[in-house]
Amino acid sequence: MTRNAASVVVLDFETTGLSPDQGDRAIEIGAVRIEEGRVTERFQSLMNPGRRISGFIESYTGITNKMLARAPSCKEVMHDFAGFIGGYDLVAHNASFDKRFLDAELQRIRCDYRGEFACSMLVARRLYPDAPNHKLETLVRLNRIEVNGDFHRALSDAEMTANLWLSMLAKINKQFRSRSIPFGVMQKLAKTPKASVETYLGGVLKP
DNA sequence: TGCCAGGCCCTCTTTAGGGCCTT
Repeated sequence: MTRNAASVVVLDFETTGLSPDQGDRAIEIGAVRIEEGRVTERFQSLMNPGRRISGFIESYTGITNKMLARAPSCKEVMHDFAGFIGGYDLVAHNASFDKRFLDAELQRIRCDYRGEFACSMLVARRLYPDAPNHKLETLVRLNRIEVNGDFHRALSDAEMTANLWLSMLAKINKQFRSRSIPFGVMQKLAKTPKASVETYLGGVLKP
């Protein structure tokens, strides 16, 4: 069975910093499940990392130490989230960042997942090479995607990343007259040299 | 107290350096 790029879980973490290897932890997870191009389920939870977060992270995310003091533990939330992921493939904006935190948090509770990651940022760099930059907010505004909620909160960012992802799939489908795109094609597209993008997609997507 | 990462990608490249993205 070829997995479809339009049936995935799109996720976003807010964290205490940039590197789980340096001891940083997740403080919020937001995710949407897309099936056949439609959002069918949402998941959102704060999680208590067991320590205070910096003033920078409080102002960057709007998540406060007070909010986290009342939140369930990372262990509890990540266990539920592993169930939400199920066997779906995963998408995130700058996926290498979210993958590191997903792997680190699931390893702590001895949990695993089967799906593979694709990166909306790497795909966007190929589809919109002339965009001013490839930050999530810029790409959302460029594509006139509805902004629902605050940037830098997990569920809002996951929802907007999901809409960006669907918008990129629609752009490819329109240009190459394809009906669906295998997940593996999006993974390979993210690593295709910019000059070869049209040749690659034209060769692999037959109408 | 102070400081911290990593993968991708471009170029004045490959015996390297630095910007972009994510928090």
